[in-house]
Amino acid sequence: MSTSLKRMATMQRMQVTGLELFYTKGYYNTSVDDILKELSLSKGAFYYHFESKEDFFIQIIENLLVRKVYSMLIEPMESHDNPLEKITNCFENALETAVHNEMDFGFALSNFMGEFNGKNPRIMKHLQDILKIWEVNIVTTLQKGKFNGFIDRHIDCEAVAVYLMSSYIGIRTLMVESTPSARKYRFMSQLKQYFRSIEQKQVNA
Amino acid sequence: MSTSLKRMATMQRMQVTGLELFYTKGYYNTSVDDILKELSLSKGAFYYHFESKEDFFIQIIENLLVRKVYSMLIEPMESHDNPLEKITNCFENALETAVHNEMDFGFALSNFMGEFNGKNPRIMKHLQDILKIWEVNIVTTLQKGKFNGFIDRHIDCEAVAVYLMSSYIGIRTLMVESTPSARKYRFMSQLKQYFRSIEQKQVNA
DNA sequence: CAATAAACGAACCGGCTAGTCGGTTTGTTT
DNA sequence: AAACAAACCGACTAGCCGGTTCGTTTATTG
Repeated sequence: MSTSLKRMATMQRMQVTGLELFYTKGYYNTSVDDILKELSLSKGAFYYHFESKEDFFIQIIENLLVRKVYSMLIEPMESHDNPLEKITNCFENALETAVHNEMDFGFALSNFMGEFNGKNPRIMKHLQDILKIWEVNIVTTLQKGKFNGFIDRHIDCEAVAVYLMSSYIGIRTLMVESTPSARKYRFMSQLKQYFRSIEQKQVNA
Repeated sequence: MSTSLKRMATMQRMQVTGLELFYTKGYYNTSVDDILKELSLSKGAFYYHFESKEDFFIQIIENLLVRKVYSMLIEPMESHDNPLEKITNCFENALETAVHNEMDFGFALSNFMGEFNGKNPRIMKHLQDILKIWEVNIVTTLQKGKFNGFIDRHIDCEAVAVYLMSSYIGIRTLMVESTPSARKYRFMSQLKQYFRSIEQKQVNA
């Protein structure tokens, strides 16, 4: 294996299990040693590849978190069809992974924001950037949907985006350790109820 | 001053500033010494009144958090009038305190749940109990509203409650450190939009 | 083979933490 | 004023953590 490829592979391994542990136990409650123990690697190896724990985490954000948010929360809602249906399916799928206790990157995002808020402005900046990307993409999707006649023309797309992100982040918090499946079902039913109220009213035949 | 009164006063002071610091800096990131420094008290005083940091926090939950959630998020929505209006006003007021960076106990609740999730089941239990109380009260309020003809009879009140709690917890997370006032405004506009879709349709005159 | 990259692992520092405990102050009671 | 207990003090313990350094070893490459 090429030397730089091996370097990349090791860094990738560290980042993946790093994100996993940070996600489940929190950043401050996870020591560098915890991550290294999981991988049977040494501290020397860690500081050979990364400058510090903070830099390590920022690289995780840039390399893993951003891309996962894109692939799970942004790309699935891009299409020329009805954006409300796309968003519904996107949330449905994302919440289903949450029911199975798998990692959900939208939730990871809001979790980390809670942890770093007021403590580490540098990391907060990175997290807020991702959130902004998510928001902008939802707004764009909704505006296109309005243009294509799926959403009522009086609707404020920025407001809908904020409302959607809020409800998603909130339901994920509520789905932690308490009848997640039932709550997911109830949430989705009201999301659809809300969507019916902002969709383009059919012209009577 | 009676001796037990003095005891109560000191414990109360510790709990109030304890909650303040735990809320702003997080539980694990706030040391007992931090709280004591704020009050110019010593470690001895703390462990004279409380068994441990954990017990201290649980007493804070029971004595302060529960009551504040009641007075800010539950009692304001109880009435014989339109519950949707009451809930709107209640959220409006609660979010306004958030804009001014004052303490918001509903948000504190979800913050603490994020922090203790997977780390301290005992404390999690207490927090989830409060959340359940909130949920039950919203459901009751909505059902009464349905009975009194303010809410459409086909609406699932449990689902609405979950959706409301989700959106509230989520918007509070989003209002941290990024144009909170604009987001509050957008959120409220869509909350009202959603409420219009579940209210009792007027019978045509 | 020589050079370089990657990883090891032990040692150390400075700092922070929850909790302990013997002693001291304060206030009330008798 | 003596006695006593509640309230409080603060030095101390024992342990963990993140970060850093460094001499050594193993693997890869040219």
